[in-house]
Amino acid sequence: MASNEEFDFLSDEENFENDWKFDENDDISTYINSSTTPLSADTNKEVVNLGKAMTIVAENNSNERKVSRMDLNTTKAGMDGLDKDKINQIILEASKGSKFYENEKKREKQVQKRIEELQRKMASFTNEQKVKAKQAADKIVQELEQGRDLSRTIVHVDMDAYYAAVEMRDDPSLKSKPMAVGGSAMLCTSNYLARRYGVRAGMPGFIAKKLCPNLTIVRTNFDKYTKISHEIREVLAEYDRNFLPMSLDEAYLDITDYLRGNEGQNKRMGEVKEEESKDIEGKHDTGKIAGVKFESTDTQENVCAETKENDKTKTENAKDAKFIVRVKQETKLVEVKQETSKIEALPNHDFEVTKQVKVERAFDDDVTKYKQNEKDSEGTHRPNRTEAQETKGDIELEPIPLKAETAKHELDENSFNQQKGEGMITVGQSEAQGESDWDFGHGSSENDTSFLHEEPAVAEQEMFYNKVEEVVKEMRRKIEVKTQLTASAGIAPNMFLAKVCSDKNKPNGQFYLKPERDKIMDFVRELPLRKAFGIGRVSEQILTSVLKANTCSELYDRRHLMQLLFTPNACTNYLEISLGLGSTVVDVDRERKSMSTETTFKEINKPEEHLAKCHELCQELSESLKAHRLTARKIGIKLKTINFEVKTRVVTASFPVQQTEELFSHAKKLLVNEIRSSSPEPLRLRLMGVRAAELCEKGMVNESKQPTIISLMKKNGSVRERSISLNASQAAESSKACGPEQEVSLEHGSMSREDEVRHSEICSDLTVLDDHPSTSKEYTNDHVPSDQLGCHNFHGNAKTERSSNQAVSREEPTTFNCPVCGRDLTFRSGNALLQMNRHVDTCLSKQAVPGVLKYDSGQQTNKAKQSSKKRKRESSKNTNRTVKRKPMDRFVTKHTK
DNA sequence: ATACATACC
DNA sequence: GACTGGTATGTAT
Repeated sequence: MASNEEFDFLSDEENFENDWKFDENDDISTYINSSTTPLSADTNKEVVNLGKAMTIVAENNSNERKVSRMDLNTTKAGMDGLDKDKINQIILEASKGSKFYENEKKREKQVQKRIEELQRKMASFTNEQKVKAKQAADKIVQELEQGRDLSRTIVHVDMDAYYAAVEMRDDPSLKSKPMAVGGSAMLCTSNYLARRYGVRAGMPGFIAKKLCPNLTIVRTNFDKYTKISHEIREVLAEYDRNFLPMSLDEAYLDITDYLRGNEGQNKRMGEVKEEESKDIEGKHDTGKIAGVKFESTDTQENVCAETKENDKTKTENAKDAKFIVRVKQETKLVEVKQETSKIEALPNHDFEVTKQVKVERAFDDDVTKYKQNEKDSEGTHRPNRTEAQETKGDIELEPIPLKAETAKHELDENSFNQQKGEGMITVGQSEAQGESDWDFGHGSSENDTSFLHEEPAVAEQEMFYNKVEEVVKEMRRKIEVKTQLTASAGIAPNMFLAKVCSDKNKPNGQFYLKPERDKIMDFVRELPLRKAFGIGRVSEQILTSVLKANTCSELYDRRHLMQLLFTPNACTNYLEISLGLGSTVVDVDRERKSMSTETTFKEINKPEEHLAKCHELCQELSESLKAHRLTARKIGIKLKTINFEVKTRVVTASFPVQQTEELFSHAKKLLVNEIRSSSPEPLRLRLMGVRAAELCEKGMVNESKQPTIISLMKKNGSVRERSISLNASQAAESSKACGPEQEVSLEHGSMSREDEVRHSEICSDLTVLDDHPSTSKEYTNDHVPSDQLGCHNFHGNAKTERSSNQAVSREEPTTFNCPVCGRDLTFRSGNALLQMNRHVDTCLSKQAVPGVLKYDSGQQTNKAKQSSKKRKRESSKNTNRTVKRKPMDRFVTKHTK
């Protein structure tokens, strides 16, 4: 069991890691290699005893083998002794020749191409360019360094093998078996026994079975995980009521305030809840607007919830000139202190206050907290602060103080200039030198120790550190007592580091990276880049193969090259990573930007089935939109062919939509367009998705946006004309299509007069588009040869051979097979194509999908019924549809910026 | 602005 | 014999 422990410690939890193949946590004692030599092309012999796999190795040595995106990631310590290659071979065997694998190869080639381009580009740099680039990079580094904030204590809590742990807790017999949780298509997580076979989260079941034939697969029970997750969150909330859940088993907390005096906070919880629920408007004392944080220690959770509820308010108010405070340069935490009716830009600060903010309530705590901050960083951390700025009455914007490090910076440049003099600036150069200038600030006490407290404070600081550890231990213990499940935690001054730390002593452990720059730099020095948030397998590959950088320090050493190769955004991000910088703002109230549904299915290649599926998805999406009271101005579809090629298409609607039929009307056209484009081949899909973006709150649409739309439409002669040109049956048709959902769509019961007007305008508009696809720019297939538009329109069913436009426009009768109604139709006039398209479009709009099934065989109908039943089952099983999405509501990719 | 790619859980 | 789903964001065109 010793080996068990040894490897368990590495285990990453149920991330839905797409790249499980490369994960360093393939801690498979079963496949431990007696030799620690990493298997490479010339060590293939080691695989001989795997029999079948060996064949593949041999075979793949020629060219198959070079799918490096399928290679294992060997960057992490503790990997010695694992034969990841054996696992890889089995996986390779299982997927070899599959469409998935072929697609992976294709993508690999694309990445390879990108890499080659970058390499070429890099070879062309002159020394002069590099010198300049380095200066630019150093300037950014200086700015970043100045913004370094070590004042927060961020905790990342991560449950150990969460789903698997839950299942084992509830069925102890599973503890002794290799087990995974998930479906046959995809596993969510696995227990430690299974991991020893290489069975991991994100792995399809059939491959897992090959790796571990005895594997028990337990079906997911999200209800249970969700319920337990709530219990866990109750504990977390005691430490930070504004904590940020990332998923059911993972969350970030900012326990800074808790550490400063938890009694106060707990006491406040009750009071605030009552008060706050009454009036939302007046209590925006906390929130983050345009990069400025209005912070008040005591109402975080509630205000956060409100802000969420009021996302719209924020946006809207921006329009009304209510709160706009722009922080120049980059996002920094700015504290707004105390009640006031205005914000002023203070001289010599990086702020531009363009609008005024009104905060109606005063919180003494703000002041208290502020003073605490002040004390913490006295003389160093906030050097710009003056007494005058503390004056009550006006909100003060306090930038995170800049740490003066110019001298250091120049030193750095000098060392570079020396290199330049030798004309030796190349990739790998600094490696050759053996001396990295990465931790340029390291050891320079003038910078670093000044951050910390003076001598007398040392003991106090130790106490503080102990307290931090104890608090987090207590938190984990509470979780365990409550749920019988263990959690691991990482504690650090920012989210990036906290996340890495939580992995360090997993399972059931914690790691505290103390808020000292030296310690951070040491910690980060050998950190594999892949660990950094935002660096996935592709970026890693680029960084290793182009920049020859595997760790943060190596990345830092190549900063001049980065500067020349990558976009400013990417560079800044990479620099932050290499300096161990990350977001210090556990930011909960982010607006949702999109909402989508997608499903994978057995091949669908018939247009009517495509449309039926699309309609289903629109319905689902519509429900979600309604549940969140959102409407969308952008509607998109996502298609994945049976070859795993993904296509996305979007349209911008003329007005925000929410109803199934509205969504469908847009999605349908996008879809039909793709069906046409793929002709004469049928569109063979394995996945379809519908997405809504540019969301706005429903209420707003009716009140503010709607009149605009109507007036716009009224002004627009062509729209008007076409609307009018609808014949009676079409009009009836369209209002029928839109009709069924009217009531649901309106929050306050029956339609208002305005709504009715709008509604019929909508329907008309949509129908017009339906009926005249060639007059609507969005849906016209200008780029497609017109023979495709016509006969190819629907998988080459035209019975008359033609090869050009001219042929089509002749008087020859042309016969089409309509893919929707299935009838053969013959057109004689010159515009047979147009007629056919019209027919199909009309056919489609008539069907509005419930009707689609009428045209299908009984078999098809049953299938559709089954699938709808299945969906219902699933949604009743997962009563947590909204709950399931909730963590995602708060999903934050924030990484400073 | 749209499409595609990458990333995260 | 056949590799998820939801969301965000960056990059290229």
